Amino acid sequence: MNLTEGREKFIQTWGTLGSNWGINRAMAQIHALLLISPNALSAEEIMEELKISRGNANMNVRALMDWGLVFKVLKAGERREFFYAEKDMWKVAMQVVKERRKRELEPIIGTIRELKKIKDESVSGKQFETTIHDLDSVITKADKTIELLIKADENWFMNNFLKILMK
Amino acid sequence: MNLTEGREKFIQTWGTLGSNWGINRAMAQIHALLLISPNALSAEEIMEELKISRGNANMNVRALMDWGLVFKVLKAGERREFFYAEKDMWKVAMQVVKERRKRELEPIIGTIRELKKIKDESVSGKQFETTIHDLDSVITKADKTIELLIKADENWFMNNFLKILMK
DNA sequence: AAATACTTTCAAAAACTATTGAAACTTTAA
DNA sequence: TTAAAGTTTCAATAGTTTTTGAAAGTATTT
Repeated sequence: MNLTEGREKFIQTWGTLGSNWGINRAMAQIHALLLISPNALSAEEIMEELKISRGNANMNVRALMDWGLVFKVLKAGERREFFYAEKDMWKVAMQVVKERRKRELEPIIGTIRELKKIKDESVSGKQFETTIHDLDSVITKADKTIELLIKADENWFMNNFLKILMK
Repeated sequence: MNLTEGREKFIQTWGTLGSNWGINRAMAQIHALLLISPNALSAEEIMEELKISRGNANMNVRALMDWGLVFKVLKAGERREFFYAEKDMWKVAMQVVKERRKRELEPIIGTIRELKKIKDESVSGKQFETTIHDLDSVITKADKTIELLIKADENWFMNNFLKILMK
């Protein structure tokens, strides 16, 4: 496999992986392309390389910026905008974890807190209570673990501690 | 909010959450329904409760069984099959983590190993090499962490250790 | 062995999601 | 101020995924 084929394969694989995680193909592919591009690319270049329309490119580049994974770069003497992906993979992973936490964990924690208030003495009510209670405890634990992970990122000791743990 | 509304809301929320994670709505809703049902339900009851067709119910119940989240239950003197969800939320979370690891992490680790072999001295080639190398290191770390988590589940000491860490 | 009760399959339809491309908008340079 | 260069939006279209429902299949009972 040569470089061109490898790049192609990487873009395809990242795109497929994305769709398993509720991220659309174009968005994941643009991300992949920017990850392996040594320099920032213009909208035009992205469109060309991935064979997608201007609107599609624009929309998904903006989504990637919302996720904090891609940044606008302005080049001196150039009118158009260029896009550059965060290349530090640990940061990328952290950013994704943080965003998904905010977008998904937080709302569900809210809903569960509401559902916890329901009291009902029937068998069905008892099972509901148990399920919601257990779910709350698992989700709260997951949330705390993510917090720990985010803190580790900002804290030298924790970081090293986790590195040893994961070796 | 009364029990009926609460059950409804839980099923809806779980369904929505599922679609953000590449799991179809019906599958997630059936799972939610079974989680809060004190006893095993028949295909008929699932169809009725969620207002879905027989085919749809059947297909997704089977998918849930593939994921190891739902089991068939046979009742004495009953011809039809009943379905019961694993209720231990820690086990549910573990099962999902294990399955996604198998279905997604493992294939991507394979692809990355292949892409690592590509050597190319151009700037583009250098960036490709760096990105793939870093990605490999992050994914390998994530994989090891998941392994640790799965082991913790099977090992008293690790389990308690992690519990303390997550407190 | 035929009727009954239930499960599974699968092609077609419906629902949903992503993509296009042209028009509107914004910024810059002459 | 106007033309040129570039960006954004959005309604229409294309593409994908899910759902339906009827038909085929399987097991159980009489």
